[in-house]
Amino acid sequence: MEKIKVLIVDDEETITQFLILGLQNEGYIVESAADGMQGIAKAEQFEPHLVILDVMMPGMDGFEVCRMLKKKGRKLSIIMLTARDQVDDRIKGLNDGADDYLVKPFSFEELLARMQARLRNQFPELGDSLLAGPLRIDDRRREAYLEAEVLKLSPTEYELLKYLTMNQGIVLSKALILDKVWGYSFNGEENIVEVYIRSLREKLHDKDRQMIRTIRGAGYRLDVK
Amino acid sequence: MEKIKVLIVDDEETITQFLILGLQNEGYIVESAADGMQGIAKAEQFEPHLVILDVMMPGMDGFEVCRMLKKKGRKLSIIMLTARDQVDDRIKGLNDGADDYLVKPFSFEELLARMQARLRNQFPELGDSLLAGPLRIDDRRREAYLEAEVLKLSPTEYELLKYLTMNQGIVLSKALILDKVWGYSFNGEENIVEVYIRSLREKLHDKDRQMIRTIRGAGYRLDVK
DNA sequence: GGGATTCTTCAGCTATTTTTCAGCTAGTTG
DNA sequence: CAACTAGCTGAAAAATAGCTGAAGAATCCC
Repeated sequence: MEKIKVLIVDDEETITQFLILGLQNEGYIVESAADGMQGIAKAEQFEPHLVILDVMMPGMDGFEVCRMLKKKGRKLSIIMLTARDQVDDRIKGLNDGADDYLVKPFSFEELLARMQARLRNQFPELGDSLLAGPLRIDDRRREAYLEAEVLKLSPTEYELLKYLTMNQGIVLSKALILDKVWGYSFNGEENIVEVYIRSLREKLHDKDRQMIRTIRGAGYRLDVK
Repeated sequence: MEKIKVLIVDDEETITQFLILGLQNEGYIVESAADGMQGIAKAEQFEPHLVILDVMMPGMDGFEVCRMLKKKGRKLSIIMLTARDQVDDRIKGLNDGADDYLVKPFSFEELLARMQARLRNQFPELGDSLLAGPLRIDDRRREAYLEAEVLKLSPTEYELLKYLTMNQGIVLSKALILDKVWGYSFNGEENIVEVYIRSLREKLHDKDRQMIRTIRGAGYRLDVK
């Protein structure tokens, strides 16, 4: 699956930072800009699928940025962020081309849900099934296939394989995998990654480790022809 | 069954919110707009099957919106909402292309009934009976069939089966099921979903759980050949 | 009001999954 | 080639998700 690119345009460092971390953790490619001008420039070059746009910014405000982005004509979803006391009709009306808005403070889950709704609308081809050579992951069914075979995976095995698949060709350290798949709150040893990699290899009939490669001292890499 | 898309155009936040929740809960895909202009823009992009349209709105009023929507020529049902003292002849005559109207305040059940009537007219292929392999749900009669057998289901069992059927092939978490079938105000344990799944399995003669599958750590999925 | 049905809770059980661990293997380095 | 280290492995122990039967509560219908 092609990764989804998200651009954040907000002058508040705290929020931006929070969003970057959260969204990257969800597997999005994230870039940010601190004001409208910058945002437009970034968008030009980065070509995001979705823009998260603060209404209240110094210089060009969110509405203006929104109009300009939409004018470019590229397929693009925009979600506006606004403080409770700034919800004016322009937002409610979504007149300037925004697709949705969220009132601060919002929960991260709320944002994710809205984003997914938007993306499903605009880019139905994304998000559904993940491909990597003979491997396919259908996240809606929560099933993984090797060629035609349905893999029987435990929850953690599934998440791990999904993470590897999303990052095929890239070396992932055990520490990183632990973070992404087990979550930051896990405080066991890295050995558990080795244990799970083994069971994945078994289920992928990857005895000679051609598919999930061990990069000694660095981590693991999913290689598919 | 293809899901039915409903667009709500109303400037009253309370009503909109109420309708969104209620209709989503019924399995419709819902979007909303707060005024006429926005409504037309949303309709363009969202392509709803049915529009619920308030007559009294700032700016463009319901009649105008109605005419414009109908002019687009796409197959589309429109239900107008109006206050008791605004019921004028234009509405009664449904001259501008609206298909039905409701006087506020109205009961949610009333609205659902009208919607279903409209949808049956315009999209006979939708709305009537839900099919999933050997399963069929006739929502009008509120009956479920397995092949030729009529299933004797309790109200909750029926709703649960309907929700699973509408989302066949997709993993649904217990939390989500709880939300959609029991409603967000329910605050019991997720165990109740397990209990109901069991009784559905029993009534579907699904002892080996091929039909309603448990996806450990994720939820349940209705699989039919 | 009372009988029938339905809803909800609960605790024990089971099967699966997760985690740990100790010993082992195989690269790497000097 | 010896010493060292990273990663592998099999198995045991711990934890947990989901299943189940039953019982009490709530609701419906006559």
